[in-house]
Amino acid sequence: MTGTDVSPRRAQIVAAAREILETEGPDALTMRTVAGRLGMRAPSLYKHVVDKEELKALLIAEALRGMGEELRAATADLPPRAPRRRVLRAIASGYRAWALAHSHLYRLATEGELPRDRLPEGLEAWSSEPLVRAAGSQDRARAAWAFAHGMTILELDGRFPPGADLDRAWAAGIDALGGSGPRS
Amino acid sequence: MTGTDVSPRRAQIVAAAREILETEGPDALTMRTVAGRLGMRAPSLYKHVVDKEELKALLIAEALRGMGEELRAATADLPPRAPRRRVLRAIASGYRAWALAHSHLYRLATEGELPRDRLPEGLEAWSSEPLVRAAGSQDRARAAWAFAHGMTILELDGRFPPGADLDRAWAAGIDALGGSGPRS
DNA sequence: GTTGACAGGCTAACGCCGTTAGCCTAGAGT
DNA sequence: ACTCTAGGCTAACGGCGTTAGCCTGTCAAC
Repeated sequence: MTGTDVSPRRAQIVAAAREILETEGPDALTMRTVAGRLGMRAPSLYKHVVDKEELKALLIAEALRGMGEELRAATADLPPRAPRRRVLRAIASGYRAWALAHSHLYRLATEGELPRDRLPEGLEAWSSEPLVRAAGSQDRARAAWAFAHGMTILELDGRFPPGADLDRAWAAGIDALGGSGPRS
Repeated sequence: MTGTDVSPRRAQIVAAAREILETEGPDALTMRTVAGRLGMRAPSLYKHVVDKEELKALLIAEALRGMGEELRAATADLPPRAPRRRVLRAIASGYRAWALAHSHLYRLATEGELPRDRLPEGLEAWSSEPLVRAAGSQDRARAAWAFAHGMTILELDGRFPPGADLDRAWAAGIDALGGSGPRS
């Protein structure tokens, strides 16, 4: 009833959709191609999924889980009281790496409004928790998030000049945002 | 031959498209609705515009011009040697204000890849020039741009929590990024 | 003054999309 | 044995961008 995954057919559908999206891009993600990959016809999908928006919401949930895991992995082997700047650097590089490795999924999960009512409760917060903890204050967390997302999406969309050294732009932003937090 | 505007009919089409996009959103922007607003049928548009992508490129050009003007206006009445932080604050507030006032146009112009070959030469650079000049270094300019775009698009997409005080998040980012530039 | 080109409208239609209606069949439950 | 249902199917709808092909009014050239 709620958006959980239990049915195996549903899981197959999500897996097929994810593979199509990741390898062929969003234009290729149609109900017909997803069905085709499973050897069936588009209308049959509607026995398992209420509409395409739900399918996308399931993919967004996968993306949020993936990002959350990546950010945790990136900070896992840091010393417990590592300086903020170092934590932020680790998080930023995990964030960027995941996004570049799953660009279509990243775009799907970050552009447009989030279908929050179709996402597992708490997932969104869980996914961004490492960044929020590292930032030092709520305002800084939001600023850091905006910076990271901005850098990432502009890179994915090819907005920076061809030869731009993005590592340095990342470093400039992180060093600025990581400087000696105020309170909290 | 090149994407210039001279024909009056073209200008009408762009104006109609802009009005539809700004008032009814991207889903309403179809070749049929644009034509309808001018009392004609969709196929006739193709006598004036090569395809919908070109029409979108013309709207993106309008957006870039609008943003460029806004950023210049925002910094126009600043003292000539104002401190960087102050200039950045002015630019940020102009940037955000324009985006909120023209949200659909802003989204169109910033998401996905830029159709650079269909844009007037130099417009992209002209549009972002005020920010680049204010940032102090190329890396900081890119970081600041990413931050501003991130804040803006996340706000437009309703990604921040409902009651979030975004003024403070903006301030946190600007203060961090505007702090005592290194070289250049 | 006739003619011919052409700019700029039109209708019909194509192939794609998401989606609905309605049918059929295999297998499980009683 | 009978029934119910899960899960497939085809046909079709309306909307999208777009193309082909037609027609008419204007206007320059002879």
